[in-house]
Amino acid sequence: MGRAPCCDKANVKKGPWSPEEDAQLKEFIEKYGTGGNWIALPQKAGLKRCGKSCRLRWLNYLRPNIKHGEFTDEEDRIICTLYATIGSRWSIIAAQLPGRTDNDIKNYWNTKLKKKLMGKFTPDYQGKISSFSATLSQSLPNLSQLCKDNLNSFYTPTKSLSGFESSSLPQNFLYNNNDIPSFTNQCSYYPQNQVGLMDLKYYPVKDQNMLMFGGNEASCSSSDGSYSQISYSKDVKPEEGRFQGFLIEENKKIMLDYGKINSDDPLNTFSDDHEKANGIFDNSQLQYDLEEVKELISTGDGNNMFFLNYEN
DNA sequence: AACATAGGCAACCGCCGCCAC
DNA sequence: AGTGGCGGCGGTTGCCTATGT
Repeated sequence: MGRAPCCDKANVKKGPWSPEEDAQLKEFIEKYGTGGNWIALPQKAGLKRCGKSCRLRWLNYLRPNIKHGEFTDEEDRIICTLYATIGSRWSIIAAQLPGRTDNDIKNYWNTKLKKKLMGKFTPDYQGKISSFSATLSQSLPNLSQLCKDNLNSFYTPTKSLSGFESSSLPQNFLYNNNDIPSFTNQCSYYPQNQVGLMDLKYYPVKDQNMLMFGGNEASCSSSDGSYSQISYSKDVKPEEGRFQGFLIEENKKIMLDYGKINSDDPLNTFSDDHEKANGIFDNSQLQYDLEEVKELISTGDGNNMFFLNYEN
């Protein structure tokens, strides 16, 4: 037997709210509050609406200090950064933007902001990025399963990798270590705007509150022969506006670095000069790192390609 | 002017987690 | 400890308006 509906569907009004209904709901809540029970509220307020509908109407439209209208550049930046960090957790994103509702932000993202960002790429890059994201997204089920199966066998650093301090991994951690589960995936990359293939080998690293994936054996065009793979830290603050990433070097040390892009190699996550990252976003009003944008335009299923929170 | 298509947004649906019983 | 109800959330739908043909 299925669960009982929250209200009598046959006797509740659906569709847009009339000004009269708005006034009725507003007056009731201002007078008596919600009483912590939305299901019972409509009857008390004399409304022929479902409790959930009342709740939504109040939260998204009627409650005080709701901000409607254009989003500012600063709000854009916050939304993009948070989306890239935590995905489509609209309520959390909304909590960072006073007066904005999760529904508003979700609509804004889906209808405008995503396109605004996409417009910053040439069609050629858009295609490449889409296919890059798609390839990586295919890895997700494997990565997720890998994590579930091997939660206890990840390498755990003695100190947090979140932050900007360098942290050394044991010699041979990344190579010839059969105890560490790994997952290899071949995916496209675009050195110097050419399409190529590389094998990415992912090693989950257990940090305080998340798993981060470092990699090696990535074909790399940097002159110092370093290997590179982006990983993300939950500690990146929105105002920093960019991600941290792993730079895994030949000497098997791991250090945290910014994931930056190179002007002539927009999909190579690390340039020879790690301090310069103007790239194709140069002079644009919105400054986003490529890795952020890859997240932003990824499938939109809420999964971040290399980000897996295991707190629960 | 009429119709088709796209865009924007409010609202609904259904799932999930929490909590009271 | 198990169960059911509710609130919260993200995804999706569908209506209205704007724009294009």
